[in-house]
Amino acid sequence: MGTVGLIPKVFEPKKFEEEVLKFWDENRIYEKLRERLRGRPKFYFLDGPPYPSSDVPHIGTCWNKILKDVVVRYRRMRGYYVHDVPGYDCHGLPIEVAVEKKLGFKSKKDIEELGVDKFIEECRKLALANAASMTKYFKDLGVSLNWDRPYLTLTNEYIEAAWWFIKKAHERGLLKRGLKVLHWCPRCETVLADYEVTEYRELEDPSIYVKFPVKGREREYIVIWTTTPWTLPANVAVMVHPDHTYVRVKVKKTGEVLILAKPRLEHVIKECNLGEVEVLEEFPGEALQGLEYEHPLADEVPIQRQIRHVVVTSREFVTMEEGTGCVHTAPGHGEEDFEVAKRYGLPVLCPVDSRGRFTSEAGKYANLYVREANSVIISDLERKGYLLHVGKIVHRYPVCWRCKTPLIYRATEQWFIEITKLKDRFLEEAAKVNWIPAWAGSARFRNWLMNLRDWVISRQRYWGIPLPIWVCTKCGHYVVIGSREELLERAIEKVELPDLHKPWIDRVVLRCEKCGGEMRRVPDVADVWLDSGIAFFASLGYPRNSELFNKLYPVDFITEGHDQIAGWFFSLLRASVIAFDQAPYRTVLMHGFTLDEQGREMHKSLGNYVAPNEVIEKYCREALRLFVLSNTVWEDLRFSWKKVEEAYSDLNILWNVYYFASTYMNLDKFDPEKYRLEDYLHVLEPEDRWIISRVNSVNKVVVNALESYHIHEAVRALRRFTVEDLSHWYIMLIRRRVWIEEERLEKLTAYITLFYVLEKLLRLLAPFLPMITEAIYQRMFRPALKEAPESIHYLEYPLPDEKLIDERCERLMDVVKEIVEKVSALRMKAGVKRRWPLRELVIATDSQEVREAIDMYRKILLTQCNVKKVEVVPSSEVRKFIRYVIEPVFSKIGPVYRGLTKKIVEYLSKQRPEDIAAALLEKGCIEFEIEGQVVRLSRDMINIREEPQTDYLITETRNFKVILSTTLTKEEIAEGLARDVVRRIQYMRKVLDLPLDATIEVVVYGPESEIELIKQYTHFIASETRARKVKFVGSRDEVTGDLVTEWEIDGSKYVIGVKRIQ
RNA sequence: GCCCCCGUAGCUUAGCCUGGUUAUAGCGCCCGGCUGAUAACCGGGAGGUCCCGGGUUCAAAUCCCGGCGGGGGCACCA
Repeated sequence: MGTVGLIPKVFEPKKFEEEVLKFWDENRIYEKLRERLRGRPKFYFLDGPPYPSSDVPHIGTCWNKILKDVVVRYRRMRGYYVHDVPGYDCHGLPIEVAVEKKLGFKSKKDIEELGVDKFIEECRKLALANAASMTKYFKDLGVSLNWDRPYLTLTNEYIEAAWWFIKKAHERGLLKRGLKVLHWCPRCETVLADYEVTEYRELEDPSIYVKFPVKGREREYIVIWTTTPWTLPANVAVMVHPDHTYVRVKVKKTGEVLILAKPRLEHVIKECNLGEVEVLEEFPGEALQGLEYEHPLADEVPIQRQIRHVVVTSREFVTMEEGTGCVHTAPGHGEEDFEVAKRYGLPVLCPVDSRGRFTSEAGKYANLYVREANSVIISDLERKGYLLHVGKIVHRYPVCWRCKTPLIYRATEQWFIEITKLKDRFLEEAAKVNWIPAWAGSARFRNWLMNLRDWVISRQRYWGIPLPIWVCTKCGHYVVIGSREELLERAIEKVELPDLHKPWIDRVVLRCEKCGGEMRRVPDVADVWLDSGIAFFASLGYPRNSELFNKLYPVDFITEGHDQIAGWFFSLLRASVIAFDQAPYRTVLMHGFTLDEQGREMHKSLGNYVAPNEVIEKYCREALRLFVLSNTVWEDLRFSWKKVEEAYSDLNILWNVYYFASTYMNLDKFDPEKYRLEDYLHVLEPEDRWIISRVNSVNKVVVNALESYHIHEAVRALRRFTVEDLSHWYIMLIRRRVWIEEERLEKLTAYITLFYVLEKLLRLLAPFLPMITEAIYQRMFRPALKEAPESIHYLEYPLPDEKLIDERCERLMDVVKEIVEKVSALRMKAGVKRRWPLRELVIATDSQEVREAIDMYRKILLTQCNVKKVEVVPSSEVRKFIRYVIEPVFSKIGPVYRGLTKKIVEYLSKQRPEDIAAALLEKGCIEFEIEGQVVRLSRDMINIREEPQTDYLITETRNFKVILSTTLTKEEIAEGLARDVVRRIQYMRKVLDLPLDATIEVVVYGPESEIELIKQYTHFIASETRARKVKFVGSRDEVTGDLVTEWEIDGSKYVIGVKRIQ
């Protein structure tokens, strides 16, 4: 036979949490749960792998993992076999940069000197160490994922999955090689895809106007504007707008003729200080097409001498917003320029190497770093007379997201996948996904997909998945390898290949099937977004093992921050459509960002960073969980110490609720298995039926919220229920019932009800607060239940019992609460404290519902309002408790009756106000005679006020009026005093720290007349305080006991002694 | 420039989809009360241009349009 266990009085969450974490670990609770659920319906959760570039997770990542934890815990309790492998995104530039920093490296050359193999090992070591450290943090927060075997993007198996994927893209004809003009980081010496260009800095650059001499004309020039003088050596053309008007103008000062757009003329005159000009000719830009000019740096830059420079036209790329309307075009250094070059068959020059230095092609400027060459080029232009003007401009300029080096555009050969061809499929598949919130999919994601670009997958780096492409050194033919076996089969020399990373992989040489030449791997690694994008199959070991994948695909649920719209959400879809022609996930929950108290992003560099440890240290793990989970999921989370504290305080209340129940149930050896709720339903008190209904209603709300992933709604409903319904109201109502000493039905039903509610609530809370609920479960519930499993997390998630939901009963309780509130307010106004009973409470109402509420909960009203009687009357009867007060309005009467006014007021004061009021209200005026003169007072001359009758107070709400009798006779005073004495004795028991069931002897001294009143309540005092004897004495010296305390009650001195009886 | 989210009391926030009585609650402040689970709680008070302006409607915090402010995303930056 079990009884309810006792839980500790003091709330020490950190201690309990640590205890529970240890318990889970030692008893393999998580692992056994997986076993219990094997064979159940699948739920494929996929973890968005964080980047292990630090050993401590950001607090936002903690929120992310806690959200995931709630979902997987809920699903398990609902009986799903949850695939719950976490992951880490191990490759890529951030790790490389961190290692470079650690080793003090400045460029790729340093890496080559150290040896790529050593560098790779450093990267691997760092990624694994950080991943292991982050795992510790996540586990410590109670996040229940399969931490023993996270998926890591750096394993051979994972790399092979990527190879298979790239080969798949190749087979679908989507893999391409070609010259692309893309952002390039001269420090990292690699291409950056457009979605990697996210950081901009305010930089100062030259802003120059340059004169390009028109071929065959004397002193006639096309004027261009640029902020990147270093791109001039690669200039091949000038773009103009065909439809806008252009002009030839003569500068009076110099006699030179300039060509530029008319709408820009005024601006250029001002900016370049041209002085007076004469417009020689106006014509459409079209007319300039084909006009040839000479490159101003032809002498300095040898490649420029072999090129014919012409004016071309473009509608899209020429604007009249800035510059001169004549756009300097360098196809090797600009995407648009490249576009135009393709259209016109212009040559693409790129005399800049991977480190951002000019090559020998740039002649004079060879070896100069591009940004340093600016000034040299400017002075050359000036010297040669081609510089019209030089100024400065501060503008936003893109920098490398890792190392903050200003980026440049460079034309290079890259590998890319033509995903623009799949745009329609992306849109179709994305529309099938359940997005939460809906606008994340219909607006944000869709919008992103509408602006698709092709996917450049090659990166000129080291720490990444090597592209599985081998190119023939002789004929240029290439093959894409899909697996390690395939590779080794085709290798010329059989090599050992324990690891598929660079540099080892580069040593594998293949034979060209076309020409018999040697094929070498392209030196590139894959864009790191490819890694995480294929996680939905690669983390399952596919394609090497297809069993898991066939069982689980597609992913049922993922959740990440809104930055992942363009990131992981997209890269998963991209990979899945390429490889399987369908969306990889069914439900996507987009959550917010974690910001600081002011709403700024949290960064270590900003100094506003709050480490998860700090929060746990100051409060506890579950307070952090409760805090983050209460935030509207898709809105940004402002970190707030105050809110963490509030969460902590709610946890404290939760603990106290369970402590309260456990104390009394344990004391009475309550065995919940002996009683079935159904058998007692008919004898429950109304408040019992109410709280049972409430817990089931909340259950319904919580399950609905969780099914639609509105996690915060579930959490808020549970917090409200625990604090307001359970702690503040229900427990307060039943306190007296559980304090009863003997075995009585009303105590038993309170226990049965409370146990039912608490057991259900505990399971409802388990996914959100896995540690506290476990701690309570182990101590309080497990000893009570025979079939209790080893952990609360093995129990099923509760579903609402519709039969027990009684909405009417809940609604009516709200009315009762409202009445109690109003009565408290009236008591306050009357200055009568709650302990003093009042004779009568009258509710005047015509509402059937209010009537029913009072009938149903009369007992509660009697005790909570502490009145002897509650009566309901029709609202019209409120009159009985009202009297009218009339006030003459001097400002109205005075001007009419002047000297008579005083007499009129005197007359009025002698009448019954009721009569005056009635007449006024009925007829609109009253007439009477004073000193022979007829006085006629209209409605506006007299104010009518309603006031409660003496000894009554009245207040009203929408549906009813509350009338409270405030009469205090000796009887009421006696009872009030007795209660005051009881309260003091209870307090003294507490101070003495007596056990709940200890009995005592009481001695009371007080003013004679009061004591005489109190004496009739001796029995009451005794039973309320578990006193075997209550003695009243005539002098304070006679008061004895283990504790003797002097009290002041209602202005008089009392001395009370309490003695424990053994 | 385009797109998305947010804007309600000193602070934090519910309600907005689906218009309707006196706009929600917490924190903080002041006054009072209750208490043998409670470092808890209850009542009262002070505190509001529901960002602004139009429109629709009998009725707008809520729906529509246009602004403003904050955050984010995308594009561009010759």
